[in-house]
Amino acid sequence: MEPQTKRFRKREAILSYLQHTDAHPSAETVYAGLKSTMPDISLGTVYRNLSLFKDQGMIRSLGSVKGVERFDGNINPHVHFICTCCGAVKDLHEMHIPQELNSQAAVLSHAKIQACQLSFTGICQECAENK
Amino acid sequence: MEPQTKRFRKREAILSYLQHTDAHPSAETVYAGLKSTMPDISLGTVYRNLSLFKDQGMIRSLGSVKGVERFDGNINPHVHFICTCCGAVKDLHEMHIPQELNSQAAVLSHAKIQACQLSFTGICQECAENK
DNA sequence: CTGTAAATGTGAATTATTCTTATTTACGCC
DNA sequence: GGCGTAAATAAGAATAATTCACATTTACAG
Repeated sequence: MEPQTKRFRKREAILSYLQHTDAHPSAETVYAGLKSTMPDISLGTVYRNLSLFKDQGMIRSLGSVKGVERFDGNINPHVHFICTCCGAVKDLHEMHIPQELNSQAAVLSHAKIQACQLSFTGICQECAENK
Repeated sequence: MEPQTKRFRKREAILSYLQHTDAHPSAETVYAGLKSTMPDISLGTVYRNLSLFKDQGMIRSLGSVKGVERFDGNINPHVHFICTCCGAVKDLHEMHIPQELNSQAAVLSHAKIQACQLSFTGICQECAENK
């Protein structure tokens, strides 16, 4: 059961954490979440590996929300709602981005398109009630 | 011709700068661009007023590109292409976001939607050639 | 002229992120 | 087992974007 090597334990834990949450956490949040079971993990390791996974295309960045970068372990294209008040990010899995947009964008931008992101910003129900 | 007051001169200049460019500049870029005609403008003023305009809905933020926030003086909804290599942002005015998506998002997210953003990321032609 | 409130300049403070360096770890080889 | 090597990590320093605090300037009313 135990992996025979501990070399990538932190690295794997970071990826696994991201893939098992839909909270779209920041580096700091990943760090805090792993700290309870891995007290000796360091924030640098989290940043380093998030950056690595991002370069490898294993995770995606949502860009910054309120100044801090947020990550998504789900690389299937999907739509996001972002609350500008509390910073919560929710998946809108039921919405779909028309597929032809990608090729249309490639033609219009004269560029090699790597990704497409559709997101809505606003005030979530909770924040609206607590105002 | 000359405005009878100088009180809002910097503030107006910042807004005007944004509204007359399609370069989607950062705070630093706005500052550098205005510095030539307004040598005594300060970076703090640029940040302060960009934040003010953003809150008032007179400009929009595209979020961070390569770690720095970018602004758009054109608040009509439109699609962006962002080069992950050089950070250039181009408008894709020919593309349109289906209008019904907004209300669909409101229903699915149980939230009050304020804005919608569709952007494509990739490598622009110039960067592809210079590699 | 004087009081005021808004707008600004300045530089310090904050904060997210990256970098540097020393340490630890796994693992192959002798 | 002991040793060498290279990858992964921890720790904290360094960097860079952004915000903050406060003194100064400005416009304008009285």
